[in-house]
Amino acid sequence: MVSKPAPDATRRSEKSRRAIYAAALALVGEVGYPKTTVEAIAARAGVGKQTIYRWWSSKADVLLEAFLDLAEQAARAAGHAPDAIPDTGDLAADLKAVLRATVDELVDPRFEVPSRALAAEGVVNEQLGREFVAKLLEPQLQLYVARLRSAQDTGQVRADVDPRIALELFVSPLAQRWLQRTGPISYDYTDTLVDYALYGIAPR
Amino acid sequence: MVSKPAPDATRRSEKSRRAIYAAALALVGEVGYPKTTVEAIAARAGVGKQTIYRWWSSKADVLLEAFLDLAEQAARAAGHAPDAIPDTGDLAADLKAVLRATVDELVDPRFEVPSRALAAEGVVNEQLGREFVAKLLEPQLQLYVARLRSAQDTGQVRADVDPRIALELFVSPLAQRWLQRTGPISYDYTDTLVDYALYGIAPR
Amino acid sequence: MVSKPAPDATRRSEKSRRAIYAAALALVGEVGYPKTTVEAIAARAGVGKQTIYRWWSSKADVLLEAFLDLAEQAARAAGHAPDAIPDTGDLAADLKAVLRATVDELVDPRFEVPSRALAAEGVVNEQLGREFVAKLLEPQLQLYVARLRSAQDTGQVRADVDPRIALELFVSPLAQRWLQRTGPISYDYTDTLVDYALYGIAPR
Amino acid sequence: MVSKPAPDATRRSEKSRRAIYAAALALVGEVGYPKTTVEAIAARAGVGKQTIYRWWSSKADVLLEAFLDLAEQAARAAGHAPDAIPDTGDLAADLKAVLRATVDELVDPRFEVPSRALAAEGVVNEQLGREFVAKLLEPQLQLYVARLRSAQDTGQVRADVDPRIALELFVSPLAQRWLQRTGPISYDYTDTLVDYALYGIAPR
DNA sequence: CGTTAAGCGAGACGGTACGTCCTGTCTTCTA
DNA sequence: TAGAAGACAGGACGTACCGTCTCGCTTAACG
Repeated sequence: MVSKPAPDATRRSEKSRRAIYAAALALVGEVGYPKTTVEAIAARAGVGKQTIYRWWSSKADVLLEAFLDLAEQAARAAGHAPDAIPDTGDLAADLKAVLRATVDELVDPRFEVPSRALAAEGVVNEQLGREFVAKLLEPQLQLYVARLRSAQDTGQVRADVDPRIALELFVSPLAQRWLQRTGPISYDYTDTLVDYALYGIAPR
Repeated sequence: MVSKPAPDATRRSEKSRRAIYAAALALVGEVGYPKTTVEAIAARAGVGKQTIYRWWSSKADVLLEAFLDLAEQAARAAGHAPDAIPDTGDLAADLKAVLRATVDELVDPRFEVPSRALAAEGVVNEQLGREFVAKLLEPQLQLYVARLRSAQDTGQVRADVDPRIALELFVSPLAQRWLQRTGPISYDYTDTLVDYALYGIAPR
Repeated sequence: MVSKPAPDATRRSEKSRRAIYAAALALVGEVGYPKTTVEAIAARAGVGKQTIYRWWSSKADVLLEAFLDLAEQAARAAGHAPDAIPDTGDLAADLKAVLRATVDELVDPRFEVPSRALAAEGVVNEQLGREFVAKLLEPQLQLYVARLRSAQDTGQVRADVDPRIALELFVSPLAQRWLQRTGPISYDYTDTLVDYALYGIAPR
Repeated sequence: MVSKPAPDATRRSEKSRRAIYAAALALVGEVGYPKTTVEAIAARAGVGKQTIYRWWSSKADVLLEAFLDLAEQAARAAGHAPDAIPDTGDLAADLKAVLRATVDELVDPRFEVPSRALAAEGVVNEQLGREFVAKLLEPQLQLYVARLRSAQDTGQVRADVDPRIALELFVSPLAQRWLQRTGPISYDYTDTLVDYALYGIAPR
């Protein structure tokens, strides 16, 4: 089987790449993911369609990279230490603070529309879903893992607890409410999640 | 504003409706949601396209109703008491049992493809998403609320706990792992979730 | 082979028939023949579609009968002696007078649109074309045959001339200019046709 | 007013154009004009529908150009001197010969179906009708004008006769009999027309 | 320093599906 | 039991995009 020769990445047009990212994010924000078409991205970016198909395999792929790029830029802008979880020694307070910041971000429309679009596509498109998780979600979750490990060292979390599972007690409920709109999102809500997760719902 | 005259529902063809449901579910199972087209549903159901557009507004809408119908039939077949949560007095055991059953269901391809498709569409399409939650998800969640209330009566759960939030501690993590493939799903995993949720991750 | 039982014409609704004729003529006049649909005729006439399909075989058929009815009414209104050709003894004058009247009629939009539509359909649809000719065109032409026969009796036309062919010398050019727009139509033009036809174009 | 940008004609696919002409003519011949659909032409030509709509505005338009192309090819095949009218000095004989050839052509089904279809469409669709006349009919008629002018020079036709009108005396009757089926077509018939037209129907 | 081979903007192409419209049949309810 | 109403299977319409494919044009890197 003959595969088409891979394009020469060294000659790739940086200008086009940036224009495509910008056009893709703008269009998804304006008309939504399903109505965003490759043709429209190309037209808006002032780019031939082939230039898109040469470097990406699909609309979802373009958007994923555009979003990764956006996240990276935002991180860089925030001073190179992106979303590290504070470690004041008070686990409950630290988690509540981070979750409140996450609530704010989830509501920011600059991020909401494209990330919702990517999440939706990832639900149905396994390959993209896995990439989305690996490149965006999991790195974030690992920050919680690190913070929980630190808490285990100070005795605030039991040593036999699996941090990768434990973090889902407060992260997943928030994620589901946002993704599936199963309920409202607020500081109170995330604070409550942290309390329940730390101390359980059974009588102490 | 002029709206097209609503069709007369009393004259609707029951046979066509059933054929459309069957065709839609079959196609989504076979080729996936994005490649399922209204045209193909109509052809497979032996129905004119207009008959679909007369009663539904979109492919997603057809599939939602088809899936609701499927769930209802399944419930009826299961003897009119669909997915009630057992109440043996042992909350932890009851929850673990139900979650293990849920794990089995989530892996059953008969349900997996269409519900994944609907969930994905619901993420991006608010109107459909809300209907999906209201008609399918929330009723299920209310069963947990009821079981947790009963546990509060017997003192197995603290009285000041909000059951609607509490249930998310073990339901949402499972949901997210399934939807977004953020991790593997197993009986061990759900058992662990229940333990963590009941007793917290902090030292007791 | 079983044919569907012919409907009972005695119970036919006169009111519906008239309403259908009126609606068909009005629509053809307003939106043209190709955009006139059976559905629109039925809606405009306040009639079920089946009532049209019960009594006519096609849109063309409806329009043909509607037009015949219109012509008949017009004739009746004109005093029962519709379009007889005058016989003053002066053949040239008589023909010129009739052709001038025909010119006026061809330009009257009340007749123009539907008759143009019927003529067009007749070109392509042999069955309808023959009916159109037999019921509308040929009766008119026979009036010319009669007048030319009378002229043969008075010696104004040679006895060896075939009147059915002779009339085409002045009728067909006018018909073609109107139908196919191969040239302008005027009194001068028809007068000239009569002169050429009577005396030929060769030197006398 | 915004108009869609005109397509770039220099990049047009010659192969597709030819295939579309062939498919259109074949289909019209096989199933008749009304049952010929753009979809079927595209399928038969192995072409996307858009390729048809990009270059033509309607089915009628396609067929008109296909027919013009056919006529042109036929003319070229016939040795570049297509349908010139002979000039032997004997006007009557020349006209009879040409009309006999026309009779043969009108009966040839290769030409009959498409030209009948075009003529019909032209009756009802003014824009197309005018183009049909200008590009196909009138050029043919001008050949008669030329021949009649030559006859005026030799004194076989009176100098005061308008040749453009005179030719209709024998051409239009034939056209009408063919188009509207108002009568049979034969060599005898066309011979008679020429005689009547030249010498008139009045006694000499 | 001209050649050459890639990437590029542009957009025509063969296709697929869209959502609308109409056909001619069939069914239900009304007068 | 004819007729008004309109749902139905079917199928064409004209549009929008898909992903592929040429076109010239620009722009490096190489010979």
